[in-house]
Amino acid sequence: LGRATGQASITIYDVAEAAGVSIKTVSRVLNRESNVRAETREQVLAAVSALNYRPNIAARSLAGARAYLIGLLFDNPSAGYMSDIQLGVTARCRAQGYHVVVEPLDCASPDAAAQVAGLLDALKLDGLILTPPVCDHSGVLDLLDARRTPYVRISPEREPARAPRVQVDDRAAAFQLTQRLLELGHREIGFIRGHPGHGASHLRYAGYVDALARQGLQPAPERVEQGYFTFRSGVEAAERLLDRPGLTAVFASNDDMALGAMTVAARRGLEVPRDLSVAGFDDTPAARVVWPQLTTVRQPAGDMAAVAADLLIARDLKAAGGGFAARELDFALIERASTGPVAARA
Amino acid sequence: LGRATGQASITIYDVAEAAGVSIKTVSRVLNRESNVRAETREQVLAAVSALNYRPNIAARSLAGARAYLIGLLFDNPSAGYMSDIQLGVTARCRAQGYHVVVEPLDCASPDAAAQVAGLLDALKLDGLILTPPVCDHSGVLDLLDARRTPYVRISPEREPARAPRVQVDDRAAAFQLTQRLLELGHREIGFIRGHPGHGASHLRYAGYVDALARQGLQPAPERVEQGYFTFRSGVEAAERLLDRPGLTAVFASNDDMALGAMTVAARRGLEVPRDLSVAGFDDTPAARVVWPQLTTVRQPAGDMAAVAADLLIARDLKAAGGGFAARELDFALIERASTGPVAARA
DNA sequence: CTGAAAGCGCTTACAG
DNA sequence: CTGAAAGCGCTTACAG
Repeated sequence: LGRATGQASITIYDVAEAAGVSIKTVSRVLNRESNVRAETREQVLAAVSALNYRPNIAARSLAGARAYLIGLLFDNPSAGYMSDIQLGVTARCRAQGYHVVVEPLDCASPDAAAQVAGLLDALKLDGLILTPPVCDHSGVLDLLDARRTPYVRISPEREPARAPRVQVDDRAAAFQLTQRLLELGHREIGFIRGHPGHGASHLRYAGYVDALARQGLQPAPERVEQGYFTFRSGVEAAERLLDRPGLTAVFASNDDMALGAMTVAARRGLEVPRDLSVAGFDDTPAARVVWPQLTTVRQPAGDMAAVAADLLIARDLKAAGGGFAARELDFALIERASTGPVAARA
Repeated sequence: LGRATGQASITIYDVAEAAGVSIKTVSRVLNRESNVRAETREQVLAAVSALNYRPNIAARSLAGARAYLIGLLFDNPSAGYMSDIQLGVTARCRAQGYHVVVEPLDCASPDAAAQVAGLLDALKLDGLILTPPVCDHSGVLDLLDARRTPYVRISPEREPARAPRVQVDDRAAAFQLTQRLLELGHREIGFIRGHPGHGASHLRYAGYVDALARQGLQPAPERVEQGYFTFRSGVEAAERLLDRPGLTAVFASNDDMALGAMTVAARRGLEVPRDLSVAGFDDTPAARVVWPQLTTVRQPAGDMAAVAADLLIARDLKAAGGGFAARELDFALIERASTGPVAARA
């Protein structure tokens, strides 16, 4: 019951009375409007902190243009990824007096967009943050555009220029990781693709191809298998890759699939990285849990989420030169024990 | 901007006009109050669905006793566990027209309670759900009690009778898992304790002791090591356990530590489960990611969270016989490949 | 630079 | 069984 029970909660009227001004002046100070005498401002601020006043969000939402509430939409989260995202969003929101409403969504459901509509009808939000794969759900995007609801997409794959976004250069990251494997002497590098039409699957594959090309190599069809970002699909793709001789490394488009590949290697009596190097993408917590620990790419998920929140709060959704705001953050290659030189093979 | 922009949002006045009644009557129908003629109710409901009306939560929160908002407090979540919890809470809330505000908390921070106070001041909530270890943070509990804010604790360890709670019988679960190891012929079963004074550490240890006692055994000091629920602490505890000869099984108080134990076994050339059986607790996603897959105990985290939401929404916080509401859900023993008969050893 | 009035969209308490 | 009035705690226009 929050402020309803217990001590009567203090309102803007209490602050106004304590400061000897009208509620409008208190409101001005709180919202950092101009045209308040410095002295008046001080009095109000003193009263605010003396009374430990905190504006009621519901009242603000009802009366004004801001709701102090940000929605976070996600589906089928890699738990570790979503945890990072949430921490990033909430930390930034807290600093700005905002709060976060989470809404899991089933992208496969025919009424995913209707669910979002229900959310928007019930709750005024200052904006939404969409994580993969929700950020590529055209029904949801259409709805948000139609309602002119501000939103920021994190790591969108399709139509990136359609709306504000925060991302990492997936292609460059996959390029660098592949290049590192090449430096280690690997030439027969298997690749497990991510879910087609979701996530950064195509970009990561393109980065792999780029790196091979730079070495004068072409991706051999028998070295590339389709996966779906799940552990199981990684197992299955790795089985197919390892059925063919000569493979010395596997680069999976995410960690879960890389862990699947490590499992297959173990089953077949292959020691990682002596007999097979394995690399992933995402740096999920599980990457450090397996043995040997997984070489991977870290996306700054929390930072990306914080930047998305910033854009929404600042209403900074347009780019300077036209189009939508776009922010690109740095990734990091995390080289652990699951990769090694090909020369070390028996 | 939600309803602020785009088409002017429809309000209770629109519905009242369409149904030919007053807004008070619409409100009655929406809130399932009594004293509405069946025919009138039908008219209102027809207007509601024709207009696709959804009551504004901010207005309801401001005017009434309910906020249609539930807060979820957590700290240092095992990502997989928190993901299950969130899915459980949000699914139930959505069905009831509620929404979920998430607030990560740093329990170690001196102003954890102040952060919660800030949340309560800004946002009217119908109640809070506290997950471990927040559910055992006395400063936060004191604050909530002082403000008479409804809350439900999930798997509390300390002072369980202090407030409403939802839990699993940790002691019985640890008992059953230990008993299963005994059935497999193990007699030298190492135990890695959980973080002292947090989680269900003591209950799980008690279950282990119970099962040994029933077999006429006592826990040997050299078979019990302290851990802290982290992967690393599991590694360290397992190193100490395996330095002593004769061990045939390790039961870790959670999965992360069990994975640490498996890592140590791998390093030492011990094959699981042939040379060493390993069991965990929680059934985190990582339990299925390792090879061999981990035997563990599944807590129905999502169900527990859903039940907690139910209690809050129904305001069903008192037990029939006095005291607070308490719900105990069933756990499940998940026997996978990381445990096996001791007889199979070389 | 400051304030009085109106209103956001509901529910509450009170009449009838 | 139904409704008119007041009010929740703010912000928005508008005056001065």
